[in-house]
Amino acid sequence: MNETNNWAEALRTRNLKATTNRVGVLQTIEEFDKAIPHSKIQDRLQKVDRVTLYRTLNSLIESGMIHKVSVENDEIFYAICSQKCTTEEHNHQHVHFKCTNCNEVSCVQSNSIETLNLPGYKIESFEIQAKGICSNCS
Amino acid sequence: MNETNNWAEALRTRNLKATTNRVGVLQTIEEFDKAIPHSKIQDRLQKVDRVTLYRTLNSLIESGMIHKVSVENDEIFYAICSQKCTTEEHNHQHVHFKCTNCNEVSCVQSNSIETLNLPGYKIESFEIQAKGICSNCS
DNA sequence: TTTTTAAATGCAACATTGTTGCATTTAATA
DNA sequence: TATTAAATGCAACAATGTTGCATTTAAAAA
Repeated sequence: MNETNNWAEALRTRNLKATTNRVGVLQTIEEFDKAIPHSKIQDRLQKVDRVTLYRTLNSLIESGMIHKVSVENDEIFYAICSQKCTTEEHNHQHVHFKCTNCNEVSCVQSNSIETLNLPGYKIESFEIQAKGICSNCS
Repeated sequence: MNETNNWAEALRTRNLKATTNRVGVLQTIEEFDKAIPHSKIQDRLQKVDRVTLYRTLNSLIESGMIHKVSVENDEIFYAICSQKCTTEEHNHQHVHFKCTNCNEVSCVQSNSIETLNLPGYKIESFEIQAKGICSNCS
């Protein structure tokens, strides 16, 4: 989230040029309050070249400004990073939830996520993907 | 797991014809004790048509004999269902773990998985994907 | 403000992954 | 052994993602 909506500033902070495309992509993702599918970003930014969109999304992920959300084998979704993610590490403490009714995908904060423990395994990161009925639909 | 390795019988039980291709796919997945990437199944069964492999994998998933394992945006992996999965429902109580050292993906049983709870959301199923160092590599 | 320059972009071409239709083959049943 | 519905293989297509390269643009220097 970026209260002042000054994505240009946020981009420069991370040593990325504040181009029209990048700001447009960030605004598009932000406006959609759920996680937004790749195709929907492209639909809303038809002037942006397909290849450029791929490269833009990758650089924003790399810089820790957005993250991918994949649930099942669906299309890939994207969401703004609400935590302090960096180039070095994305660190999300939320569940990626897909509603089987409205098909929307969202990042849901959970205070019940504690660390995962698998004897013999050294866990660096983990992610929870859930399916069910979202609060809007139930 | 199928002790007698009689996959033909298991297929007929589920009203699937016990074809050479299907038995071959099941054996290939079983032999690889980790989850096996799609491309590796194809490599080992070069005589099987590409399209047939896709359709075979789908029917085996549909029948509850195997399940997909996807971690991050990698290639899709497959594993034999060790639980009593059915056409109606796959029901796995394990973590999908990807080792960042050897890149192998495995299904790891965990007794620490309890139900996930998100206030306002009705959770039908959830899956945990973890990354780190596996027991072999550490 | 203008010039410089490295990063970002757009385009064409390619690569990979997954799907559909249809004629042929095969496993299971009669 | 004959029958038949399911499974297969092939060709063609569709969707998704990548690479190389010439052009444009944002940011910094002059």
